[in-house]
Amino acid sequence: MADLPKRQVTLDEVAERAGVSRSAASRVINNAPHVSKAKREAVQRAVSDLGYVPNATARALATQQAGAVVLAISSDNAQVFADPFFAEVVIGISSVLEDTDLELMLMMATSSRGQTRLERLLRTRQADGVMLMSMHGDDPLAQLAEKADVPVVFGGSPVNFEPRYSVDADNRGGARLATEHLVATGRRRIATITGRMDEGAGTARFKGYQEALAVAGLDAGRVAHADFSEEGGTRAMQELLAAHPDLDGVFVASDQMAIGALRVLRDAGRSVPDDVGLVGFNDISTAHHTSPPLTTVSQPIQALGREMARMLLAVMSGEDPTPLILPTRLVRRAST
Amino acid sequence: MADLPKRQVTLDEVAERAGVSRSAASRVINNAPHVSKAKREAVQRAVSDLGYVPNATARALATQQAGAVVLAISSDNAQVFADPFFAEVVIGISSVLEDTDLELMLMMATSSRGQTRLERLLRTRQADGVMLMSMHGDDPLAQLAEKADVPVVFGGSPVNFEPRYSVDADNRGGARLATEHLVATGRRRIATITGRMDEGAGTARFKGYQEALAVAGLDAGRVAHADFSEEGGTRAMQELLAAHPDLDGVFVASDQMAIGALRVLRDAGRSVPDDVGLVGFNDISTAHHTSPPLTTVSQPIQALGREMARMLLAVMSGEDPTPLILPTRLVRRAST
DNA sequence: GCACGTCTCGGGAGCGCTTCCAGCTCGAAC
DNA sequence: GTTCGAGCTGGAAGCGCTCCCGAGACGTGC
Repeated sequence: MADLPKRQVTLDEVAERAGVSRSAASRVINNAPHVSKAKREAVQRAVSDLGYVPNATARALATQQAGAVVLAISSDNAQVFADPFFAEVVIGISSVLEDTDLELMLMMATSSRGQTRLERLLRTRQADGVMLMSMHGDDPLAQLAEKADVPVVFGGSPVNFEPRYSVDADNRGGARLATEHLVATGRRRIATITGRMDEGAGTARFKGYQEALAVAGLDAGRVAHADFSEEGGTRAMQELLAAHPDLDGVFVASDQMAIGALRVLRDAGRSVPDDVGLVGFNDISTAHHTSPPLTTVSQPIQALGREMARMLLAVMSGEDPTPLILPTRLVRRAST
Repeated sequence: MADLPKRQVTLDEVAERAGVSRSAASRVINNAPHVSKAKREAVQRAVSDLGYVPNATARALATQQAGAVVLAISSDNAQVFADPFFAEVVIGISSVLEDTDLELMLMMATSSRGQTRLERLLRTRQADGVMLMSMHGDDPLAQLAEKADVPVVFGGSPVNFEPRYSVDADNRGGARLATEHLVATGRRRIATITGRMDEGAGTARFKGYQEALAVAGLDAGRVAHADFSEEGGTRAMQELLAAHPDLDGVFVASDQMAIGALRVLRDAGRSVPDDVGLVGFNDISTAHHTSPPLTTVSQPIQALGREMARMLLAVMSGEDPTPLILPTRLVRRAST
């Protein structure tokens, strides 16, 4: 491994050593035409002799392109990161950015300062594009980003706001799958525990539940709202049991909530899956280890990141891709 | 929320509107002295009238400071990200970076291209500092980073290589705690399943196990090596049972492995905790939900990120902090 | 042999900011 | 009233790169 020279080698030095002008050197660095073969080779030799590496900052200033994109995550809800979710998204993104010259900047916008920072970033074009995972439609970041003249793609659709570019998992379809599965295993009095209804995933999963029951001609009135968390699931299951003691199946909009619900059912002496069938959502790793292991809906998280990045690149290069919805699938385990 | 103007407002425009020179304007932007009160106020007014935001790229070029730090994660081992580990570290880092003007860049260096990218980043000073979570001592990134003239702090010490600046969890102490606990609950034939021995966490936890048994005057010869994964734990537990059927306690160097081990013990008809006490490490969320729930060692992951960032800032501002070791603690559940 | 097109080449003007420096002003001290 | 020093002030020189443009070099077709 070559030592890192203290002082930066500049393009001028390369040009001088190669006996050409700076313009010419620049052209060969950027693979631009209009350079004779001889000079091109001379420059290339100088580059490797000197160990020249272009200064990205200077280039950014001259081209008005940052050479970086940002992943902004805005949530007051730490549960978004539950399980390897966040890491997987990032891995997906990185894998496609790896083939480009773009760096990835990260912005956790939990506080209101996050908004200021993102705004600054966008206004000064420190980033050429934004991937935004924002759960609330009223999130100022969402509005802000759409307004900026920088490409923005959304991961997971916010509620009450239709972003131009987005990739999302098929929450609705997944919920339908889950509910249909409950129906198929003979349940007839099927309840649901919803997630936060101010998040796209929350409303979409609820819709899927309703649709499936409508198709089956069953009552979709056994509903308790919660917040995706385990405690929320616990509380909601208690409500449900009190209000609808006859229920024989529950579609729960997250595995965390399902874990809470499972405990409540057990404590209430209901056997899962014999008395009550239970389906979760997300397929977090814990879902394997509950007793009984949880039937759940799995979404392709790494692919989500990958497709967000791909879509962003497309938009950045002038294309106009259509929103993408990634398939979810049912993972059948012992809770149904 | 103010609209984002298409074209960037420059310092010259601010200066002109305020009726001062660009130098003066720059001084007030940077809170530098030698500006009269009148002019200072005029500039401030112009700034807010125009909605001026300094261009970070230009500033970076002029000052030779990037205004960004990078978190580089290098691992061929996706399990590093298991559970919210990664997200928590990032949250910790973000929380301290939030009070600075530094941006966070992310670099997942799984491939060898990662090395090239990091090298480029460092050579062109696109980053003013590096936080490196690298698990292998022979990781070229580690060497590379230490050699660069950019501050580097390590998260989690690599094996066979003593970084100058690092923050790590007290793996050894935690392992000692876990093993002592096994002793305290009456176990006498205590085995261990180690993690990867080419990672600092692997060797440190093994050492802690040995120390505790040495102090207790017990035999530390019941050892099986694995790789932190659930499958590895399964295999290792089988080996252990075959070689030392008399064991009555196992310290397992990760919860994932402990989950595998738990299953093997159950299948072998050994009751946990009655026949065999089991302690894991990491306190992943699943550890609550195994049966029985897993006694384990918890480490302060968010604090790890926070302290890495703090230490980096310290080094960047010329200080010379000493390596930091964060305490771990035993979380007692039903498996012991 | 000449006019014309094509390609190569280097000069130079930025990109938006910081910072050095020389020149000023102005008040205090004598 | 003079001398000094301390604080202001703006001009100008960069930071390292890109890219436009005009000047040459060279070849082609007639």
